[in-house]
Amino acid sequence: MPEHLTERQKEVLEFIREYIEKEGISPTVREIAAHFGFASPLSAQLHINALSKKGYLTKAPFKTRNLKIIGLDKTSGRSIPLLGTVRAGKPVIALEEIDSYLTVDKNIFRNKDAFALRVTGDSMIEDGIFEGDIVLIKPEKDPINGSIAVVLINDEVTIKRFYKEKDRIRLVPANSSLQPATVSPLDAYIIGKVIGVIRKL
Amino acid sequence: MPEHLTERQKEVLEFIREYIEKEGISPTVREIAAHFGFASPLSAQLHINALSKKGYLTKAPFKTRNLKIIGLDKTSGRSIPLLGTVRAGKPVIALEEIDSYLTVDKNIFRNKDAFALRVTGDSMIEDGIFEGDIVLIKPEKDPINGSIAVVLINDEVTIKRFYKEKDRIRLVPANSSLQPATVSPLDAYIIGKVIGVIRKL
DNA sequence: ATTTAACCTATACGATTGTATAGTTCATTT
DNA sequence: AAATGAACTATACAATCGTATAGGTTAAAT
Repeated sequence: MPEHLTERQKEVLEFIREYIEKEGISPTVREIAAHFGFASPLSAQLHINALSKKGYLTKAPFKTRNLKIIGLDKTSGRSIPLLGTVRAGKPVIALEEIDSYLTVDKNIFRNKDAFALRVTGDSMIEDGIFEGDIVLIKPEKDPINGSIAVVLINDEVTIKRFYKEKDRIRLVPANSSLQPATVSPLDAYIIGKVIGVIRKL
Repeated sequence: MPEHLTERQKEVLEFIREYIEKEGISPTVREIAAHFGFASPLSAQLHINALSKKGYLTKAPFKTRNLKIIGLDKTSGRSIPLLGTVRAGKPVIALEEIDSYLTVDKNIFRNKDAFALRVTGDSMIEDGIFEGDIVLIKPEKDPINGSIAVVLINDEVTIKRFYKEKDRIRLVPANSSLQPATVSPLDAYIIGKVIGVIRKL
């Protein structure tokens, strides 16, 4: 099925792949030429054309740094912000709060507006959410009863099971050594609902 | 710490982020200008300069399509195989076993040879590993004592805490309703060590 | 009232980059 | 012996693109 490549073409393809892996951007014909010691950019160009014709990469005419290697799947990842702090406010995420970004599989975590938080405390250990875990959160003002919610109380982030009662909100930890709390909706700023957990061991 | 951004700058930064996310390559000043309806590329350039000065992205002079958002590493995704079944054998992964691929953040899960498995059973619930979770596994024949290992016994995959004794292997579940087992090394094919957990809620 | 800052336009220069033309070398094929 | 194809050189052209110069508008600040 895969068309045959010459040794040189394999080398060039491999260089392009590594360059993209490392730099996050595709090399120019001259950069490729420089790497292989070619005196003419055309030398690199011809290899690119061959690789393109054989279906190993795509390019668009006259678009610079636009080589894309087939099969090198960049589309299944989604980059979501990992927040350092959380504050109440209209815009769900303030850019200043973003610590870094985290790549997740977007086939699993479909929500586009999701963001991530690092867990502190052990309030949810019985639900398998430990300190140091990263939780993925879907912004939501009105989570359904029983879901795990992220709530801001007195500028402090807590993760609890969420139950809406008549005029109160009941927050139940998944830790038998801790007590449920009942707060006024006025004191609780509901950030969202936990849709995923990522743990590194 | 993080410098303040104007509304417009946030919009531009967000557009650049989404463009990179979608195209896998950074936009040009003119593409940014076109998106916002700017008549002059300089309008976009000025925003870029401001964002760069405030530390939200980097760029190199005269290098085209070279905007890089700080913290957003397009190369941070890694595609690892998600196995449907596991069999003992020389090549750690047989292609037939691969159900699909899973993208993970390679800054968090650094192991290149890692693969993933869906958890069945509740042997590790007290370690926060539940049925339906996806565990990331680093292939390893000789995991250190106390680590969570994936072991094949009688063609069945089990996840347990691993302890090597004199001539036996002790497999301890993290579930007080289950009993530890001790097996002969001949009956146990050690697949690897659990290095991560991903759960979708 | 003047200044300042953020934001934008119009136009153009020059660097980068993809591409083309014309030719060379060398191993393999027919 | 002639032909072919892969690989490369030298040079140049043209599209793309980052950047610069010179100004305009508006709202907030001093």
